[in-house]
Amino acid sequence: MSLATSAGAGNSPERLHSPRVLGTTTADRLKEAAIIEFAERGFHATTTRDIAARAGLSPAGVYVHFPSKEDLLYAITLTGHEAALEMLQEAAADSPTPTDALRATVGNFARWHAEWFRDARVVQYEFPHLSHDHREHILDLRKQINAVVADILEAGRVAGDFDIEDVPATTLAVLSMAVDVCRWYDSEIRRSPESIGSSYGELAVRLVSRR
Amino acid sequence: MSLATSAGAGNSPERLHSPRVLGTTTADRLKEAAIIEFAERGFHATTTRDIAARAGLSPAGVYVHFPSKEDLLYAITLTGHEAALEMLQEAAADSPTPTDALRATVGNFARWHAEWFRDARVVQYEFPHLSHDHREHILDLRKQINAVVADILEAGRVAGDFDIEDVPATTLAVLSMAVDVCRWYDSEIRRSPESIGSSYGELAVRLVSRR
DNA sequence: GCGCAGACTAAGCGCTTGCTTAGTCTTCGA
DNA sequence: TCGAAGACTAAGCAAGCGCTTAGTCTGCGC
Repeated sequence: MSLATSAGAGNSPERLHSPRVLGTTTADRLKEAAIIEFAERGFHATTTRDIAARAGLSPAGVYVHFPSKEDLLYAITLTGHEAALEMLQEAAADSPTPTDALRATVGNFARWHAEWFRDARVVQYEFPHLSHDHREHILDLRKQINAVVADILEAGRVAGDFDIEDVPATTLAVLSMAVDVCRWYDSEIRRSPESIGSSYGELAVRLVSRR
Repeated sequence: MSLATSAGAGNSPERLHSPRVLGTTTADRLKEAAIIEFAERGFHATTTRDIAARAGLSPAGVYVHFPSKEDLLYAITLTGHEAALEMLQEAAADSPTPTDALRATVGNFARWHAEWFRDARVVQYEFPHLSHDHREHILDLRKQINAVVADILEAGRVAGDFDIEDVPATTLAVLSMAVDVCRWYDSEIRRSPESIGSSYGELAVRLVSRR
C-alpha cells in the first residue's frame, strides 16, 4: 500500500490526498467550516449563518468568496472527488499486478473515507443537492472513480487471477464497503484509518480471488 | 433463500417485508408521500407542502394525522427498521447453518434495500435528523440489526466454517455492501432485486468462508 | 333526523433563510 | 502618502417554512 508522499500544499504527510487545502485563506476557512457543518447536519439543514459563524465571519461574508451556498457545496464536492480520483489512479498505477492494484485502491479508498470522514460524507451524500449542471459534472467524476476499480477487476478476471461473474456489480459491492466507512466512522472509533484501509484491501482481494 | 410468504397486510407476496402499509387510510397515504419526497430530496429540503400536495391534501392536513414533520419521519424510520429487523431475524431462524444464515440474511437485506429503495434511503440516511429521544430509539434497533449478523458470523467462526479476524469489523463491511444498495438502486436499474439479493448473499459467504 | 366527532380547509402567524445593499476598513501598489 | 480594490460588516428584504386557528363538511350512531 502506498502512502501519499506528494500530496498538495499544506497536507499532513501521513494522511492521504487531502480533499481540501488546510486553510489559511478566508475561502479555505469557509470551505472547512462548511464541511464540518454539512457533514453534521446535511446541506439543507445548515444555514449560511452557521457556516459564517464557524469561520468567524458575519453571514454576508460567505458571499464575498462564494456566489451562493450551492457554489460552496460544489467547490467542496468537486475538490473531494478530484482528490479521491487522483489517489485511486496513483494507487492503481503503482501496483504491478491486478491483485496489488485492488488491494491498494480499495485499501486507500477506505482509509481516505476514514481519515477525511467529514469531507467524505459531504462528497458522498450531499452532492445530489447540487444544481443540475454541477451535479452532472460530479457524476462524470464518479464514473471515472468507478472505472478505476472496474478496470482492475476486469484485468484480474482476464488474467485469471480473479473469479468474478459480473464486473460492474462486483465493482459496486467493493466500492460500497469503502464508501460506507465515512457513514459509520468518527473520531471516537478506536481503529486507525490505516488499519481500516489495510483490512478493507484484504477483504476486497479475498472477495474476488480465484480459489 | 427464503421469500417472504407471511408478510404484513397489504403486502405484495413477491416482495420482502414491507416497511409500510400500502395505504388506503390518509395517514398511510401521507407516509407514502413523505417517503417519496424524503427519499428524493432529504428530510430538510422537503416541505410539509410537498408532502401534503403529493398526498392530495392541503398543507394543514398533515397535522391532522401527525403532530409534527419530525413525528412523520419517526413513524417512517421506526416502521422501516422494525420491518428490516424482523426480516433478518426470520431469515436467520430459518437457516440450519451459519453459512445458510449468512447467505439468507445478507441476501434478503440487499434485496430489501433494492425493492424498497426509497423507504430504505429514508431509513438509512435521514434518521440522524430525528429529535434526540427518537434517534436513540432508532439507534437501539440498529444495534439489534447489527447483532443478528454479528451473531451469525461469530457462530460460523466458532464452528470453524468462517475465517474471520475481526467479527464486528466484518459485520460492518458486510452490512455496508447491502445498505449501500439503496443509494445506487433505482427503478431504471436493469437488475432485479432478487438477483441483487442472490449475488450479495454469495458475496458475503465468499468473503468469510474458510478457504 | 339530529348531533357529535373527526377529517379537512383557507387563511394567517411568527420566525427563519439565502441573499443584497450600502457602507467602512484594510492592504497594496504607485 | 494617496487612491483604489478587495475584504468585510450591519442592516434589511422578500420569500418561504412549520405550524396554528377558526371554521366547514362528512359520516356515523342514536
